[in-house]
Amino acid sequence: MVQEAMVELRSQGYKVTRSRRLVMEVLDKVDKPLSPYDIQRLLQQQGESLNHVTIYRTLDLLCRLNLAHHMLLTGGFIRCALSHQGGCHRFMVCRGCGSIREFIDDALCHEESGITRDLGFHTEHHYSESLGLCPDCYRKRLEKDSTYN
Amino acid sequence: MVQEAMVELRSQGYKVTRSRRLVMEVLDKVDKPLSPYDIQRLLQQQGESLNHVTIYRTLDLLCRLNLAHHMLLTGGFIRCALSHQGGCHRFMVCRGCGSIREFIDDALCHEESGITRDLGFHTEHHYSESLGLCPDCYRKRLEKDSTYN
DNA sequence: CAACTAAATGCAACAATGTTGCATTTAGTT
DNA sequence: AACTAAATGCAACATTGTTGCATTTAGTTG
Repeated sequence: MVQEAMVELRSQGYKVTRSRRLVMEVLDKVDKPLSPYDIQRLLQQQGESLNHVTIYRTLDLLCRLNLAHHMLLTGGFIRCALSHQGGCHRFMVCRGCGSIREFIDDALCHEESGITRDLGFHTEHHYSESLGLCPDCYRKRLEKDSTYN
Repeated sequence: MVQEAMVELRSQGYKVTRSRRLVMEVLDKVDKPLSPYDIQRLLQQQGESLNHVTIYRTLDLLCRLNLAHHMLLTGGFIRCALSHQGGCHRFMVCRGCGSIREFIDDALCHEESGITRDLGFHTEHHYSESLGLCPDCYRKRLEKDSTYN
């Protein structure tokens, strides 16, 4: 994933630098939304040091190139996992472990566009976050319930 | 709207204060998401002064009572226009004028839950923002196009 | 209506997050 | 190896958000 991102960077005329590789590696390793300062702290823990300004500018660039996303419910950044049609972003956010999973559903986009169109609104993009429990956290929750209830 | 909100405050055991009325009046007047500091600046322009800490605490309370919402695409707060089933929030955000309109659609929630369930995820709430053009801005856009193209 | 009290507010001080301009360094090229 | 535009680091600053505590106030009671 990181390597592909670096190739994309170069093909768009941007330089492949230590900072960009490091930020992308962190996003790739952690499947939860990370703030710029989160990323700085994680890098420091592994002995790497990056100026926060650089991290901000790197994340801006990665988002412009659709290599990262800016999540809204949490405010953090994640790596982009899917390519998008028409800029429609849908995410599942686990309230147990904070992990994110991205999905695409054309039929759903179509239906939502239809509803807003009926209200006189001309929709261009959808952004949706579903909050709930991922399979792991749901299973843990069930086990816990069966133990203590 | 403001009066109803004040009644709700009192019925929940909270005091009706100048700060809470002022914040609610601003949210009611402006149909765009406002940050706490936006609200402070608007109030200052009309000769009213509120400490930013008070505004933060007031917005927290209004959101807890579902009298206001915290928007994600813009990060600002708006007044709550609809009562909600199961905490599902859907908004249309106009990229022309920034105005917000809230809507509810049970069928859509049901469909989105089904899709995430098929992916192993147990959805509890949906949060969705549709970005596009409101009727006014769409009409203006058409007029502009017909004039200059 | 005056006194009372818990709740709400303001203030100060601070912490965290973002932003900008400019000097220095570096990736990719010649 | 030298060159250059791009990228980074640094410093300084601006904005946003948080906490503890003293003061004020809304709503209640006598």
